[in-house]
Amino acid sequence: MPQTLTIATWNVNSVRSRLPNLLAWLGANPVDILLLQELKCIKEQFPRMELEDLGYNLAIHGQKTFNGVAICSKYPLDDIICELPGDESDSAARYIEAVVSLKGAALRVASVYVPNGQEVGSDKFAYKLSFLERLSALWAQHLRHHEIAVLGGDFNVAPYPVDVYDPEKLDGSVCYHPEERQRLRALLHLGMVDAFRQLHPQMQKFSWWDYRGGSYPRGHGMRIDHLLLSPEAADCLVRASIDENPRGEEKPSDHAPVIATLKF
DNA sequence: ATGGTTGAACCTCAA
Repeated sequence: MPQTLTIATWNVNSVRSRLPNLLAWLGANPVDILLLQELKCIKEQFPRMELEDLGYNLAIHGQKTFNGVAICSKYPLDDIICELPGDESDSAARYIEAVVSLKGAALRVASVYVPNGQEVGSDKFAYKLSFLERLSALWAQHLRHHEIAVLGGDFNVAPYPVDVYDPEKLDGSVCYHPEERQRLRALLHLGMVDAFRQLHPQMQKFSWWDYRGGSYPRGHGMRIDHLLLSPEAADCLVRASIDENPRGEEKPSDHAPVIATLKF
């Protein structure tokens, strides 16, 4: 079993379009496990060789044009699951889960891309709420096994007022509506720990800024990407951060990577 | 600010 393990989540907004940014970031941040969202390509189009050359094992759930999630791990991946139970009609590639085999131990990890919801009150917003409920139902089951487990990804929900640039103006809008925040809190009430907030109770840091309206230079962001830890994983948490540097570089994703380090 | 930008694929949608 390794002494420490670093895990990151990043919505890259097209893995093929973002490959130079991704490889540059991994060069400077050689994390053990990377959870990706919004691949926007099928499995066959994923830049497999480039990531394998960096020592990553891959579990990919791709989809043409939209969605797509992956787990990249320097340790072997087993028991890969691509479906989020609870809605047989939902074929969007928004969830992947695997067991990472550490030497003498195991870690369950999942990469999730929660639907954006588009507009409060729309069908897509209802789908978002039900997706969050399905996520809670599955992880309520997982937590019964008392494993070291990490659920990371783009949740498209900012949990607290400090997590948005203007909580009064944004209250009730998509990604910061009370109904969504309640469903994200339901995951926390199961016992899952928000890694960043656990170690930085007051700090305002964002993980997403809209491409439109100069949001990044204006500081108009939200913290909607999260690493949620099982209690057993939270007991090992020693470091958590959001690296907003990639958001300021050429042809960026609209999201920044979120990182946590576990020490065993 | 009922705008604005980006990616993929198509002449528009999802975010």
